[in-house]
Amino acid sequence: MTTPHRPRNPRGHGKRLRTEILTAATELLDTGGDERTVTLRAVACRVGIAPPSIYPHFLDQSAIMLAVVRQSFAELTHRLRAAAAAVVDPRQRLHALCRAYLEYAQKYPQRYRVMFGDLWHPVVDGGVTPDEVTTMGAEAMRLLVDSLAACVASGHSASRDPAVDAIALWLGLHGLAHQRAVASWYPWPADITQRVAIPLARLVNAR
Amino acid sequence: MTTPHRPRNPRGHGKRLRTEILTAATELLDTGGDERTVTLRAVACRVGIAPPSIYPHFLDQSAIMLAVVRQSFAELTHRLRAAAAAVVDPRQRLHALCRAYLEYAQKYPQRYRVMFGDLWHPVVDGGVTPDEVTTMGAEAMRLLVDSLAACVASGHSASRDPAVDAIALWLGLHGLAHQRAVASWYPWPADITQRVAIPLARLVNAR
DNA sequence: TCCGAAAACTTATCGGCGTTACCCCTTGCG
DNA sequence: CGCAAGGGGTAACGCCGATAAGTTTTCGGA
Repeated sequence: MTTPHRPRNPRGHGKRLRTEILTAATELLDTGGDERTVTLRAVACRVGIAPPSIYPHFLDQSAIMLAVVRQSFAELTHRLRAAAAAVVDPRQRLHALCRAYLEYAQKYPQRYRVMFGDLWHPVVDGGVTPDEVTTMGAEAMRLLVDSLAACVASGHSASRDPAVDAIALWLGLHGLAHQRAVASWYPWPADITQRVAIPLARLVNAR
Repeated sequence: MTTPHRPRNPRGHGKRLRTEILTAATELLDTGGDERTVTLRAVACRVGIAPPSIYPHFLDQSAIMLAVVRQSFAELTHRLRAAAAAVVDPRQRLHALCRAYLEYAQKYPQRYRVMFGDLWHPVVDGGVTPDEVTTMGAEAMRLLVDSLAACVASGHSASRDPAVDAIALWLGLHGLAHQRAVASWYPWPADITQRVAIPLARLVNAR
């Protein structure tokens, strides 16, 4: 480009550009309604560099998306942890977890879609291994299992196998979150969250 | 191309090529693990025509995918109808519906992902309108609502609002179907289907 | 029988994309 | 002041979707 160049980073801070690329990609993903808008050239343009200057920091374009996914998982986990820590009552804590999960998906629908979209599939290439994906969501799942187990212990849940029922509960939350991210225009019932979460968590004395 | 050309279609049967394009795109989607492999050129090559020869039949590449989605919805609905018609007992019928739904998603994971992936989003362009998407899944949802209502009538379900609970049930099925399509390697519990469907359908006397 | 218009399809081309190979300029240490 | 190495740019390749402009085949009507 003939446009004025951005100031070059000093010697030891080359990795500063990496985070700039990452945030630029995240912003592009959030604003553009499609992950196809997160093009390598668009990211480079937004950062203010030439397209090939990305390669010293990311192996290829999918590596950028993978980094976005990793970062998004970290933030989601952080939010879930914060939501769980703010409440002591087991039942309220489980509700808070579900609410935080769905709020994240609703606030960043594109990110959520990509988090649970592909990338999982390139099983063989230099992509991401199943183990790594499992690790990313492991702590979030643990929060859910623990919270459900606490509900069982306090008599709020009739679950006989919290570890498995937590997966079922998460699948319900995921179905709702994903579908709301994809079709936010659909007239979702107002109480759809409770309709999904309460039965799956096997909560008793629903209110 | 210099390769021998396929025989040209006779005068009135130009639309025969349309279905060939459609099946080629579907096959590419099923075999290639990524909808990005369903490239306009790859479809044309598989059919045996030049890339621009697709345009008389489809407005653009997304129109092909949309046609694949439409066809897939039709087939899914057909299977659900057949599954429901094969059973009379309300509870068994609901189970058959859920099973057929999940089997379809497991048999054609790529198609399922695309069906409930994007395309929904291009709200404004010549893409697909929310109304049309809703219409595609309308009959399938009706089957589910009717089946759940029948379970309520026969005392098998404790649902108080089958129309809403059917949505919740579908969300759970979708979460499971989608996640299994994306991460088939995950060690899903053997009885995960029941763990999701039975509570959401509010079935009593579970077995 | 033949002819010309329309249908069916091709070739050529454009701009954008991911990716690679290679070049330049600055930085900061000795 | 010299000069390696890091930080980033330029040029180019092949593939993609899409358009424009031909080229071949078909077939009803004279």
